[in-house]
Amino acid sequence: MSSEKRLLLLDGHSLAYRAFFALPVDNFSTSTGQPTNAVYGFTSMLINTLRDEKPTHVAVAFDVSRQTFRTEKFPEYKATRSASPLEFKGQVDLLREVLAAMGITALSREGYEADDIIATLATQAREQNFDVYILTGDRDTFQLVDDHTTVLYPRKGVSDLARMNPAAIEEKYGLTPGQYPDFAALRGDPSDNLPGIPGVGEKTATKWIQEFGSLGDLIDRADEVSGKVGESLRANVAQVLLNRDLTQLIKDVPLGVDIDSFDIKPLDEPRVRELFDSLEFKTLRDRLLASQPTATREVEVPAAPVDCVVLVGAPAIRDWIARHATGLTAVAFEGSWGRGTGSLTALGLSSAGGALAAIDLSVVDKESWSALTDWLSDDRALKCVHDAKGPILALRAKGVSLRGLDLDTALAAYLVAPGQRTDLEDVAQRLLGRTLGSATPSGQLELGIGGMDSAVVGSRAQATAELAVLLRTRVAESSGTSLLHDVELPLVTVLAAMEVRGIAVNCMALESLTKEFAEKAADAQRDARGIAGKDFNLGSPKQLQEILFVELGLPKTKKIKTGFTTDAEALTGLLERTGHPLLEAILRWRDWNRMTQTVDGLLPLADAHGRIHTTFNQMVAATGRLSSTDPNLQNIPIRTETGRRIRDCFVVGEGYETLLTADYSQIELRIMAHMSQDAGLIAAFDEGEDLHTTMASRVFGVTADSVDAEMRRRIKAMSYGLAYGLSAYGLAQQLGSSPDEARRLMDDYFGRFGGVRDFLEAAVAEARKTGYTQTLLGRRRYLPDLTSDNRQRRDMAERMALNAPIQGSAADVIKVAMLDVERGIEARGLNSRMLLQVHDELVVEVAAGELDEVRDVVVTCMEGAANLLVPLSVSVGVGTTWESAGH
DNA sequence: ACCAGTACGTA
DNA sequence: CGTACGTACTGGTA
Repeated sequence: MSSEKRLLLLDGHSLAYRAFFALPVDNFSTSTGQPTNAVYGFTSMLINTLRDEKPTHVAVAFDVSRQTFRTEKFPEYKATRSASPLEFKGQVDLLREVLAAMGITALSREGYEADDIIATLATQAREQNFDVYILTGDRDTFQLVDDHTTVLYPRKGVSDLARMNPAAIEEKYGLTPGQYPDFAALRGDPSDNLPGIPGVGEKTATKWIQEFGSLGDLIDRADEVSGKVGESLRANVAQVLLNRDLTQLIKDVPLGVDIDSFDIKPLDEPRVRELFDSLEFKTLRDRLLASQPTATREVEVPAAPVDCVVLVGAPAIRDWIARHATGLTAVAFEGSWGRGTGSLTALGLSSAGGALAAIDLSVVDKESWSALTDWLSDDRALKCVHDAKGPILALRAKGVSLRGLDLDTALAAYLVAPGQRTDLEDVAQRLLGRTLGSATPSGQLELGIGGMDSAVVGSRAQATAELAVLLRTRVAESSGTSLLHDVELPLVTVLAAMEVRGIAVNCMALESLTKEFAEKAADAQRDARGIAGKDFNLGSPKQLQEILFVELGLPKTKKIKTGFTTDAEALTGLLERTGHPLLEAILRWRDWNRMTQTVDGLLPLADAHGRIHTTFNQMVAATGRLSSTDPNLQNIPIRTETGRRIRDCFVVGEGYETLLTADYSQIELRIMAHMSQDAGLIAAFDEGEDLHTTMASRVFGVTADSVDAEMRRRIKAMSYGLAYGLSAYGLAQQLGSSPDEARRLMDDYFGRFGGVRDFLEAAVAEARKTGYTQTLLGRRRYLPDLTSDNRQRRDMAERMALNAPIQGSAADVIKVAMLDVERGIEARGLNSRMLLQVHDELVVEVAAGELDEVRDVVVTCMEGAANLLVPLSVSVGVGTTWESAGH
């Protein structure tokens, strides 16, 4: 029968140190480069133990310094331990922060080790009838074990704990816990730099203690031990006694604490969230919050923000708006959206003056709806919304336009900290230190069930209003006001419109492709299984490795975490070398299977009109690019013939004449020319002939006529590689040449275009100084890793630093172009419309008779989107399918 | 149900 | 040992 009072004691240093070596630091570091493996491992063990042992009280002991009474008695004590790595030391403070946030006492005393503190507390706790659990990586504590004291000792890694009770010690060492220090003294301890007895190991030490009962008796009767080991024992009695002295734990360290004060307290949830989020411990955070009661759970969702009124009926709505919605009003929309449409269930309003209101839209009458939408579509009534695109889609589905959108706090948060999450919960937590209630508690999404929670809706609107004030300042401080208001904010509406439009697909053609591709994939699968002589899963790299490298004994490919890679590049190389037919079948299966997947992913997403509506994400890419999801229409195949057949299924829609694609030629190189001001590169663009040929002729010192295809290819690879921060090795890989040769090419290249190298180096240097990179329009990307101690992380950050201004500026340019194209089409009253953006390309659906004018608008807007030292060049294609409109 | 790892499509 | 994304799948753990 276990006691009601259960005390858990942990040894902070020994556990953290163990975790530090058990968990690879590469996998456990924050995006800012702070190593967290030791904190993570310790915290994980702590949380698991809290869950498994359910202690009522808990405390953690730490060492203070190396200097203890033990080093006074024996200066060599632990002297061979190398200084703990820098990456570890910094984590101890983080660990203390974690404990503080969890309300757990951390103890340390000058002159004593954590073990002594634990021994003292364990002794006191036993006197007070606690059951004691000691979690430590130090075996000296085994001496404390008794019927009510258990040591939890990590066997390996951080998840497997051995429960050391008297029986377990007996089983493992054949000794009682009380005998353990005697045994340890005889054995010595290399990690503590305590020498043992030459010729005596664990076996002999155990035998002696068992035979003589204790170390004292053994030494008294040392004469009885015969042979070489007996001599050895007698010669080392002094050292053994010293060992014994040092191993003995002190049980009366003056602590002056009351064990009752170690009782487990409810978690301070906001504090835990903030700290764990900053450490990027998402799963650990959730595991902790799920397993431990929190103090703030109750107030997390305010019962009702004091004065949040629920508006029912048109008069109430009109009245509130007239009274309160006079300045910037924050609107929190609740509902769901995606694929170019959406629906609303409720909304919250927070006026500049602080008044709160909520409206339930699941039961709204016509009059109320128009009272509300009159205001929503009034462009003089200024609104602030957190992530407005979804609500815009939902309103659009009801024929309402959202106007007067003055600020989107999600966009603002993105510009201030790209790469961080931007959902309202996260931003409010980060910037306001506030935990919001979930907007959609599980089970509340079922159709027809209203159940608006005015408290939730009101507090979300309130948080948005507060964020608006704060983020305006933050954006201004980072010089992002113009980027936000002139580019990103108006782009929201444009993207929403593009999502609503969607792009038409030829469903019949897609259907026949999926059939054909699936058959080809099945053929390849049959071939592969036939050659392998068994049924295996071709999609499993694990099984494939087994067959290729073990069963068939093919040459090993490049090493990866799980063995050897089976990627297409490696398998192609293997096929060339060995000619093994299985490789051919696998590669063929991969190709057809992938194409099948692509088509199968598209088909179910076509709406009743055969149009597919993607979702453009404006706030995920750290460089400022857009991304596309559900489906991703920015990675539709184009490179292979089969891929182009898929592209051919994207067609002009009914009522329109043709598709038009317009893409920037070499936009990233042009931006490099502009930003670097390299005279040679600028001149090469002004030449107007084929760029890569011109550049090759400069680098190789020959006339353009004498540039052969290989020379052009090398220069092209070099140019594009530059923007990614490529190395001589990488370039060699790409070109299939030697690193020496690649190095020479780079030297020749920079000999001609030295300004480019200077610019790239300056970009990194500047970012190291300021902490961020900047694009043409002042978009920032923060790269704290530039000053990391870890070379791999630092190199990575450097490549990001030179790529971000280039990729990001290109994103700036096309975003401006999109705004201009949309406005240009609108201003001319044209019916044509922009459908897609693919980073450097726009796809437009052209209405009958508008082709020439639309082409002109698109080219003019794209070329005029930025005024660079080199012209922006746009090439246009026209056709009834995306494929035929391409070039 | 979730996560890491692998593979692969685009710019 | 070259940047930025999203998706599908496997196979392990919860």
